[in-house]
Formats: sequence, C-alpha cells, structure tokens
Amino acid sequence: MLKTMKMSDVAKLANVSAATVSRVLSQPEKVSPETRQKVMDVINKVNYRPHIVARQFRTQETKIILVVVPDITSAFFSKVLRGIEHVALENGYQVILGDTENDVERENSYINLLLQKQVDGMVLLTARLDKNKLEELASEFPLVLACEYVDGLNVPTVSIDNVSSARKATEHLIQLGHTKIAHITGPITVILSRDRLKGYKQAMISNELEIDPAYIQESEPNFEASYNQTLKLLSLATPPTAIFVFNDEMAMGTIKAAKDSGVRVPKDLAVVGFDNIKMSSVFEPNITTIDQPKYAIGKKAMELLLMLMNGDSMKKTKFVMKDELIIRESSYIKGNKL
Amino acid sequence: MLKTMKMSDVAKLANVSAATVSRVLSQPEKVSPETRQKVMDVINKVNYRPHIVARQFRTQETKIILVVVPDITSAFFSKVLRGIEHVALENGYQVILGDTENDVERENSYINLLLQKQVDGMVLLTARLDKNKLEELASEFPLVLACEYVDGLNVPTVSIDNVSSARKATEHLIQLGHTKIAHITGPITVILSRDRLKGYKQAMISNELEIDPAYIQESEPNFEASYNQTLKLLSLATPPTAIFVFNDEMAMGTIKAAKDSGVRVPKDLAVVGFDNIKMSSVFEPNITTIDQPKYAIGKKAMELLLMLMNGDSMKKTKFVMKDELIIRESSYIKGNKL
DNA sequence: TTACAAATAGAAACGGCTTTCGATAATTAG
DNA sequence: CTAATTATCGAAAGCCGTTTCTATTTGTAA
Repeated sequence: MLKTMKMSDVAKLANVSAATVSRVLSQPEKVSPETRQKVMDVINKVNYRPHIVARQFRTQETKIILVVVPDITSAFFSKVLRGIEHVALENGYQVILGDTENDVERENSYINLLLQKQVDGMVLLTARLDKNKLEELASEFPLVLACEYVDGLNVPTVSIDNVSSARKATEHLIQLGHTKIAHITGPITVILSRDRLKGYKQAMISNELEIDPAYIQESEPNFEASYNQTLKLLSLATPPTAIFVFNDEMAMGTIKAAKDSGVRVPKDLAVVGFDNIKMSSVFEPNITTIDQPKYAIGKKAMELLLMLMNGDSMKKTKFVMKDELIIRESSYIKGNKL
Repeated sequence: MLKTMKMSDVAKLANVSAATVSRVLSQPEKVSPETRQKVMDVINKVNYRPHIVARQFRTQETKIILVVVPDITSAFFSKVLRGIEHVALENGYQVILGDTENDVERENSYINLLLQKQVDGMVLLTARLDKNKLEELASEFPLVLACEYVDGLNVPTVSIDNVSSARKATEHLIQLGHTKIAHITGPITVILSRDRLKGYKQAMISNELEIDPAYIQESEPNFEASYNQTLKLLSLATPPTAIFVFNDEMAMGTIKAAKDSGVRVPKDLAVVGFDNIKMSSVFEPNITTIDQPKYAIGKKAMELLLMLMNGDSMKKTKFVMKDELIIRESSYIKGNKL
C-alpha cells in the first residue's frame, strides 16, 4: 500500500497550493469550478483522506459530542440515544458513548474528555457527581443533563417530572382499592429514586394512607436485587397487596419473586413499574408502567447542546416533558374496582 | 474562569522549558526529583491539563480503539465489551463504541474513523462488509473480528464454532425424541445465521431426519419478528414439535407466540435458543441455550488487537472458543426421554 | 480605453505538544 | 586532579491542516 498522502502532496499533484485543496474540501464555493474539479480528481485518484486529528488540532474543535450513559444495555437509554444521534448527525456531529455502569468514578473519568478538549460537548444521562463540580464544568464547557438532574443546578436539563409521575402511579394503585402499597426504590443516592419516593409518599399521604417504613425498600436497579427485596416484603407479617417499583426491569424481578412465592400477579399483588421498556409489554403479565418520551428527551437535549456550542442564548434551561401512565395486566384485573 | 493554560505557560511559571514539563508528564524518570516536584506543583496549582488532541497530533496515535457493535442494547455484546474494555484500560487505551443497529452502511461509516486516524485500532463485533474491503483495511490498520467472522478472510478472529454448537443444540432436541424440528434463522446475510443453519442441517441429516423446507424460517433478529415466524410454523398442517431459534431474544418471541396459540412449552413445543443472555434464565419457562464465553472472547480480541498495534507477530489468527449447551425448562421435562 | 471592484489562489503563520540533538553540570574512574 | 561518563535540561524542528492577508487575474462601469 502507498504511504498516506497529505494535503501538500495532493496540492502538488494538482498544481495548486495546499490552501486551495483545503478550500475545496471545506468551502468549495470559494474555488472556481475548474480548479475544484482538478483537485477533486486528484483526491479521488489517490484516495486522499484528510487527517482529522490535524484538522481538530488546527480548528480547535472535534465535531464530536460525548453521551454518558449509566447503563448501556438499558433499552430505555438506547431510545434516548437515538434522539440525540439524529439531531447530532444532522448537524455534522459524531456521537461517542461512555458507559459508566452506574459507577460515579467512571462518570468522573469521562469528564476528562471534555476537559482535555477531546469532545466539543457532553450530554449526561446520569448526574451523580457533586453539584459544584458540575456547575463549574458547565460554566466552562457545553453540558446538558437529560433524564437525571440535580436540584438547584442551573444547567440545561431535559426530563420528566418524576415526582408527579410517581404520584400518578401510586394513585393508580390506590384507585384500584389498594391500601397496603409498598415501594421498591432505586439507590437513594440517585435523584430519580428520591423523587419517585417523594411522589409515592405524597400520594399515600394525600389519600390518608399509612406509610409503613418496612414497606419502603431500597434496591440496586436490577432484576435480582429487586427480586430479593420483594421476597422480603412478601414475608412481612402483613405483606403489601401492591408494589410500585422503581423501574420495569426491577418490576420483572418483583413479579418473578411473587410467582416463585405462590403470589399471583395481579390478583394477590399488583405491580407498577417505570420507563415502559419494550420488554414490559411482552413480559407475563404485561407491566403497568410510566412511559417516558425517550426519543423526544434525547432530541431536545441535543438541540440544547447545539445551542450551547453555538453560543446561542437560552431563555429557559429546564424542560419538563410529558409522561403517561400505561395500564396493563400487572396491576389491573377487568371488573376490578377502578 | 482563567484562560486555559498551555504547556509553555506552565514551563514559564516553573522556570523550566516546555520539554521538561512534557517529560514530567510522560517520562518522569528522566527528570530529577526536584525539578519534577517543582513542575508538578505548578501543574497542580494552575490545574493544567494537557491538550490531548495536540498530543495525538504530535505522536500520531490516539490511544483510542473503536468497537463496532451491531446492537448496543444486546446484553450479549455488553459482556463481550467488558472483556475488551478491561484489557484496553489496563494497557492505556480508551474504548469508544459504535452502534450500527444492524445496518451495514453504518458499519461502513465507522471505518472512516480508522481511515482518518481518529482511532488506533478497531474491533468489529459485526462483519457484514465486503470481504475485499475488510482485507484491504486490515492490511493497513489494526483490525480484529470477534463473534462474527468472514469465510476465508485472513484477519485475526475470535469466535465460537457456530456450526458445531448449532449441531449440538439440534441434537439435543433429537435426543429428546423430537423428529419434527424447525429452525428460525437470523438474517441469512449474516454468517452466524448461515453457520447455525448449517449445523442444524448437519444434525438433521446425520440422524436421518427429513428437513421440511417449510420448517426453516428466516427472521429479523428480534422478538416480534420471531413471534410472527413462529405463528407461521405453528399453523402448518403438521407443525413442528421443537424449534431451534437463532438467539435467545428471538426464542422468547417464539415461546410467547406458542403461549398465545395455546401451545405449551416445553410439553407441546420444545424451544432452544442461543447466546445465554441474562434474561434466558429468568424468562418463563427458562430457555435452553448455547452459552458463549462472552467475556473471554472480548478479552482475547483485545489482546490480539494490542499485538497488532504493537507490531508483534502472530502465529495464529483464528481463535475458536469453547461454548456450552445449557439445558433448561424450555426444552426438557423431567422424566422425558433423553 | 481607463479605473475600479470582485473573484481566485498562493504564501506563510499558526495551533500545543513531543522528541531529537546538543550543551552543560554532576558524577565517577583512573 | 584530570578525563571520561552520565544525568539533566533547553532549543528547535516538526506533526498537517486552516485561515488571513496579499497579489494577481478577471470582469464591469464609465
């Protein structure tokens, strides 16, 4: 194979200057059609490809944005991602992905990519870092939060209102006649867990239902952990008749635990999840859940990031998207009170 | 915030040359302890961060490798990824991810990152591109295939033997006494589909079982598509009593279709999947499947890539890892013939 | 025809870091 | 104590594009 060509080589072959070759590539309208053609012919003939790192170095921008995800295998995030990607590609940006596997340390390490100018901007789909750190970061670099957020942090953010949607989910169970309603939260370090817990409590209190502390169980956000916490709940002296679970994957663990304990869902135990991932409508029984507008969240987040990168001004920084309660088999039996 | 410091600024503050600062950062043993300390103090005080793109430009290496995945949400690939990542990080490489969503065009576009030197090497977890193209690419750049492969292509490759494992899966069904065994393949454009189909046929033929062409159905590699193809199979005049399905997610679709048609699994229909994703042991009934050593595949692939990037020689280029048939509820009933 | 404006393309500077090469200082050997 | 060796550091070149500034050519108007 031939040695890689550089721009000056192409220039020589085309009898023009490197400047002209550069212009042909990035501002072709500034070059006369004949010269342009001449240069393009050489480029195609020798199969020249500009050295992108050199360009990045010169222009001081990479045209790459980084999306940091807490769990790459989650069907939920992949939808958000798609929204981000579409807008990004349309605007000439590449998207690269960082998976933290729910580890704050890894979240932190991805930030270096921004600090070291390896990416032009960043969308955080997980925000577990220190508020001050994020604030400082956002003051220097284009940064947008989506899905997760930080209280009182003035950084562009796109999400749903987790408190009200959790309230809605809990109230659905209350309307079905349940009074002994438990809640399995995600890690309480994550704001989403705290907000959903808050919504659960609001619903219980405003309906004058007692909140038994034993009915609130914290769990890692995965199938197994929720399975185990559910077994715990079911073995209480007065077990709950309904459980609102932090997310759908965990709700599956809950349902499995119920089945394995001889507890029928929804007859003996109603279950509500969160996120509306694909599997929820397939799992048996189908899972009642809160649907988030995943694609729209991603799209909006990327639009905000573009504005930041372009230095546009922003009137609003918080965007709250609409969610929806989707009632399925896991909570509802036909003919039941509603 | 202060304007970003560059190396020469740090040098000035520390009363040394930029060369020394550079050495402190990348070959500290070449600098006397006192100077080193002096420089480090300044670096910490002004919070200096080297401009990585400039470094990449100068050293002509990015210390980044790209992993191209056909489907980022697949639990299967995320395990492989983890193997790759561990080895990469240990050796000072960052991993970035490209998701093709099973689209050859997108696979192709990621290759530009290699051509334009934005990454030092690449692991392809999907290989649907033209053989010649891959061959040429591999002759110029460090490239490793894993999981998928291309017949007769002399590029380092790590995978299992899909033919023999598919044979094993099919023979399991035969040993259970089944004779009317169907196969739902993945897209036949993908070599994995062709090889698993081959294994299925081998098992059938060597056991003198007839292969009804209607028993072989091609399907997109997802839940819904397999669901539909299963309905088709079940509505045949003589429906199969067993189905070997291309992968686990599809097997779930198959089982769901059976349930929805009033066909009991495994009593009326035995189902075998492939990959052993996490959900397979949770789904009801648990799915009999072929386990791939996902982490080991990723690890090995990255080790090979490191060798390529270091210019080491390689005695062997094909690595076939060991798989295992895992028998669960979806195919097997206690007391049944085996 | 002359004067001026617009279009086109080239020369050269520049971005921040690494590394080679050479100079000087410190150390060791004889 | 001198000579040879080694340790330490600085000067400067170079990685490959982009962009500004300038010169030249072409086109237009009077």
